[in-house]
Order: sequence, then structure tokens, then C-alpha cells
Amino acid sequence: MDTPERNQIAAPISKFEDSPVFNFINSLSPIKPVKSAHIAQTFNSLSFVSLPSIFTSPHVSSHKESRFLRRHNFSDPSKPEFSSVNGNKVSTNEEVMDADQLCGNSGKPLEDFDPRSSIGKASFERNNGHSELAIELPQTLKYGCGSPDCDPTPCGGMCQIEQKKEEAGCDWESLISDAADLLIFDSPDDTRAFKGLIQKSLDPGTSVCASLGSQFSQDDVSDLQKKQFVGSDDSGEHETDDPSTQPEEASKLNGMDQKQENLANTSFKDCMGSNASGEMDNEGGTSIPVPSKTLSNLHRGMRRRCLVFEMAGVRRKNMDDGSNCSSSMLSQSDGTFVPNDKQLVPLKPGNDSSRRILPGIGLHLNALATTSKDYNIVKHETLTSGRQLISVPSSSGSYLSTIEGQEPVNKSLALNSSDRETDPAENGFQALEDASQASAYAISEELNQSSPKKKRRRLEHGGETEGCKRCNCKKSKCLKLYCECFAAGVYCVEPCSCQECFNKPIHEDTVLATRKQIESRNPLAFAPKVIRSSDSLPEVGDEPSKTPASARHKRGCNCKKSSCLKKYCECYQGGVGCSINCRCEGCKNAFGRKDGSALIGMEAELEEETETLEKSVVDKNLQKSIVQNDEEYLDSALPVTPLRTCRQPSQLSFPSKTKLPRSSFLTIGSSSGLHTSQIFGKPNFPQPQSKFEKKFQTIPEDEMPEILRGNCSPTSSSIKTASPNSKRVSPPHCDFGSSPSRRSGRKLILQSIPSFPSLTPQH
DNA sequence: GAGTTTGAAACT
DNA sequence: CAGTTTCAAACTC
Repeated sequence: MDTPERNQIAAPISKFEDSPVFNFINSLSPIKPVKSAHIAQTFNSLSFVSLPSIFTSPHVSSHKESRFLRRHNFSDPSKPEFSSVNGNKVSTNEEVMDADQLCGNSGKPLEDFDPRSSIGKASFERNNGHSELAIELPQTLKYGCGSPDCDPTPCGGMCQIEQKKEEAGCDWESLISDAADLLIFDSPDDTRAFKGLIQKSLDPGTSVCASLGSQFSQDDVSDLQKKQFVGSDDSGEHETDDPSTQPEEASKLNGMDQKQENLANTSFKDCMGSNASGEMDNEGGTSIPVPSKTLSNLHRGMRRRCLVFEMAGVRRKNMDDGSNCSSSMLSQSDGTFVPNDKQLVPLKPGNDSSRRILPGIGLHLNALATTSKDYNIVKHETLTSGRQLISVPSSSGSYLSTIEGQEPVNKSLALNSSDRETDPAENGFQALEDASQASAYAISEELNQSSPKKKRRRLEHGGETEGCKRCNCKKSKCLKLYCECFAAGVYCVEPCSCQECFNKPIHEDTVLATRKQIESRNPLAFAPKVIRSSDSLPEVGDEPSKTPASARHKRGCNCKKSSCLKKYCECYQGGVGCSINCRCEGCKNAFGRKDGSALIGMEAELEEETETLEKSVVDKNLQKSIVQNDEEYLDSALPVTPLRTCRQPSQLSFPSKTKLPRSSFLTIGSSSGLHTSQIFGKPNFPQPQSKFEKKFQTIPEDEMPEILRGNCSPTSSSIKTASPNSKRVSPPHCDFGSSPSRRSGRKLILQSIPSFPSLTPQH
């Protein structure tokens, strides 16, 4: 803790200037102009806040606003924190001093602002009152950068992050691993500080806790954003190695502002996604978000982040549990924080069952389709660690989080902690993969983590491997939509044979920045390609299809030679029929021709016909898949049971592209279809799965976008979006998990989610 | 496993 | 927005 990190810390201090907070402060204060480009970024981020997110979810806007507020507060809070820290630690003192100096200029102006002065005092008081806070703060200062929490302590956090990157570059993760505990602490501290600042006026007691919960989530998000931003910049330096990244970075510089928002949203989603929704629902009551965060943070570094979040979540829970959040929380947190993971773990156990369910959150819609594993909510670990979902948790995820949020988080924490402890960062991916596999198999979480064999299982199962997407990118560096993994919102894993891959946690910043770019270009770039044509049904939860399943490719295909009878055709690959949107020539899509065979109306007859056609057309795979489909079918039909059931079936089911799509879609209808798809999607089928998965995923995604567009709130959306979400949320983990994990979840969720969390916390 | 085909993604 | 190029998956042998 003390040794290496402190050194690093010193460096970060210098960076305070760079920190967005500092910049912001500078901007506020006439005293000194901002320095570096970083500042611009920070401003951009801030400005972005005002900018509407792609999805333009109300949440986002709210969230952004919250950011501002927080940041303002942060400047002050950071000071008080630092002061407290100083008392505790000398090394931190320096940083604090720097921070104070750096922020000092801004700080004065800030103080001028009413809230700050009051806040700063309050923060001090709290610190005094709570020895815990003081203790934690120092840690946060030191390691805060590593954690996404940095935002709360803008100066320190940002600087630290940058330093880490600069010094260690990618190694920062390792550093983080070592300091994971510290990082974790940081986040909570920051949040606390913020809370204290914000809520000082309020009561330091429970109110603080509640606010902390909400704020924490926000803070995390902001931190993530900062990290991303900073990281993007830094990463740019470090990652300059990547030619692809460079252009991206350049674009970032230009579009960072907007992208930042997106990223923020995404990060937010990642971190908060589920939590946000959950928090929204709970309003700071319990901080469930952690799971979603963990999911998003699959990567090693991310894990730590997750841990932090988790920690926060745990704290929140504790808070919730004990009305006296502040005191109890602090004490607990302190005790727990050092050992973070371990302590957290214990918390998890109680909630494990529910928690596990949550996991699906982080996955992008695409990811969902691809990664059945991830989808498996059963294990948070798998989700979080397993495949690292780059982006955010889907809306459904948020729902899940709301429902299960806390527990899952804890679990993930526990798992993560265990993994971490046992497995160094190095093993992170493997562990993740393993976990994912295990989840896919519905293996017990514990088993999965422990056994490295799981990976192999996946591979063996084949279908599962697909669940985890693999890519073979050679020139795209896995930072373009060419890369299936990237497109699915997941990091590349060992099974991938990609070259010069940047789609890894280490390059998180680059990945996020690239994603932003792509999303800035096409907000729906990461949304599921296949969408339900019929809005009518949201997938009412578990219930089988109410509406005929009409799924369509959003943009439609442009096939000319494949007659839409091969996977070259996205429609066919997605298991959906071609639609008017398609520009294909000689369409013979077994799932529905562009002409008229609308899948919707088709139903059984069409299905049968299509099935026959497909059988004829379809490959051996189809036949196999069919068998599986039947099984899946049953499973899906049966319960809406959550992920677990889904997973198992899903594994089996995937293959049945041909049948499922038709039958499932038509018969099962949208509702079941989604579930089945979700279930299927990740599970395993390589080819068929991909299609079905996509379909399912896409469908939900579509819903999601709609939600975003129409109703930002996850639940709010009228029929389709809302219903599916709601369904997902409450009962069917599968849906949620799948949906969230699915692409749709991602995009939609990302945008929507962030806003939500922010909304509650803002208060 | 290597080579070809294909169509989306990216670029201009 | 259209045309071209790039890319990696899907497919074939």
C-alpha cells in the first residue's frame, strides 16, 4: 500500500492541474486559466453534460447535471478530505498540498460559491467525526486514480490516474491490483467526501449514507468518465503504439467532448447501469449498482474498479442495513476496506442468490448474443470477470440491479476478490473466461472460479465458445466493428486469434474512446442489429409470445450473391427475415423474404414452411440446432426462470436457428422469443446461436432503443420497452441478463441507465 | 489450413 | 449520399 503507490501519488499530484476538476475550477475562477489540453477535455466533458446523449435519455441529462454539481462540490470536498488525510499520512499530505495548491486557486472561487464553503467545513467535520473517513481518504488520494472513483477527488483522482498510466502505462492495472484495496477505499471515500460536502447540510448520518449511495454511484460514473477521458488522453500517449488508436485518439481529441459524454454514459452504464436503475428505484436506499459496474469492469483493472464499486455497494448495503450508515458504514468500510475483497465477500453470501441473477447487466446487446456466458447472470463473476463487457449494462441490467443489485454486486465482489486474491491480475481474463464458462454451464460460481478447466469446457462445448465471441482480426486491432468481440461490447479473450488486439482491459481507455467515436458516428452502432419489427410486444417477461415475433434487421441487408441464404446475410445470420429495409437481391431468406413473407403474419405455417426450407437450405448445423432448439424451446417456454434456467437451456438451444427463429419467434412470439433468444443467445451455438442470439438480442435491443428514444426510464417506456424491461427486471433473470448483456441492453441501457442513477443521486 | 467469396464497415 | 476500399467472417476446397 504505502510503498509503491505513494511514490506514484506524488506524481499524480502534479497532475491535479490536469484533472478535470481542476480545470473546471480554473474555468470558474478568474485567477488562473487552465493549463493543459486535459483541461479542455474536462471542460468538454462538462460541456457534454449539457449535450444530449445519443439516446437522449432524460437520465443522461440529469446525470450530467449531477456531474457538474459534484465536481463543483468535489473541489471543495477534496480539500477537506486532503486535510483530513494530511493528518493521517505525510505522503498524502504532499499530494494534498499539491491538490490544495492546484485547487487552491479554484478553491477560493469555489468557496465563494456558497455550497463549497459550507461543504468544505462539513467535510472536515465529518472527517473529524469519523476517523474512518480520514483514514480512508488518504488511501483514496494515493490510489484513487486507479479507481474510477477518482472523480470525487477530481484533482487527486485524475492526477493519480494519469500518473499511473504514465508511469506504469498498462501496468497501472497491476498497480491497481496491488492497491486494489486502496482504490476501493478511495472510491468510497470520495463518495463520502462528496456526500459530506453535498449533504453536510443534510445529516451526516443516514442521510449521508443514502446520499453516498446515490452519489457514489454517480461519482463512480464520473470517475469512470474521468478515467476514460484521462485515460484516453494518456492512453493515447501510451497506446500510440497502436496506429489505429492514434487516429482514434485524434478523433477523440476532436470529438472527445461528445464522446466523453457517450463514454461517460457508457462508463456510467457500465458502472452504474444496473445500479443506476436500481438506485433510481431505491433512491440511494441500497446501492446495488455495483454488479453492473463489476460486469462492465470485467477486465482486471476493471475488476478493481468493480471492486471499488462493489465496495461502495457493500457499504451502501451496510448503510441500508443499519440506519446509522455513517458511523456503521465507516467502521465497517474501514474494517472491510483494507481486506476489501474478503470483507465484501462475506457480505455477498447473504445476497448471493439474488446477486447472481443480476450479472447480465454489463453486456452489450451484441455481447449478449455472442456471449451466452456473460449472459448467465448466475455468476456475477462470469459476467463481470468472464467476458468483460466493455460497455454498459443494459437497461435490463439496471433492472436486475435494482432487483438483485446489491447482492449480485457483493457476490461479484466476493468472487472478484477471491479471484484477485488467488489469481493475480494476469489470471483475470482466464478466470473471467472460466467463470463465464462455468456460468454458461450453470456451474456453481465457486467451482467456476476455482477451476481453470472451465475455459476448456467452453471450448469443448463449442457453442459456448461462441458465447464468448472470438475474433480473428488482423488489421482492425479489434477496435472496429469488424471485430465481433468489439462489436459485441466484449473484450477479446484468449480464444481470440486476433493480432495487435487493443480490445483488452489494458486498453480500456482506447476501447471506450473508440466506442465513443463509433457511436458518435452511429449511435446505434453497438445496438443490436436485429430488432423486433412489431413494437407491440415487449417481451412480457417470461410469458410466451404475445405478439408474433417479428424481428427485423435494423438497417436491412444488402446481399447480392448470397440470396440471403448464408450467414453473409446479417438478416439470415440473425435468424430474421428480410424486410423492406433490405436492399438485397434475389432474396430467399428462409426466415422471411423481403417481399412479403412477413415473419409476423407467417406464424406456424410460415414457420413450418421456413423450417422445411431452412432444413433443406440450412446446414447440418441447423439440424443439430433444431434438436437443441427443441430443448431450449421447452426451457424457454417453461419458466421464465432467470438466467440460470436460461443458461442451461440456452447452451443447448442455440443451435436451432432455423426452428427457433421461426417457431420460437412466431409461436413463442416476441416475449418468449426474447427470453429464448437471450437464453439461447449466449449459450452456445456458434452459428445458429449467433443468429438466434442476435435475433434475440437484437430484439431486446430494439426495444431498448425505443425506450431510450421514447422513454428513457427503463420502466417508463410504454408498452414494448417498458414491458420487456419490466419483465426482465422482475422475474426473469434470463431476460434481464440476456437483454442487458445483449446489445440492446448496452446501448439503451447505457444511455438510459446513466441518467437514472444520476437523477436519484443528484438529489 | 489455405484460399476465395461475401457483404458490412469504414473511408473518401 | 454514393462510390470505393478495407476488413474479417463465412464459406469452399
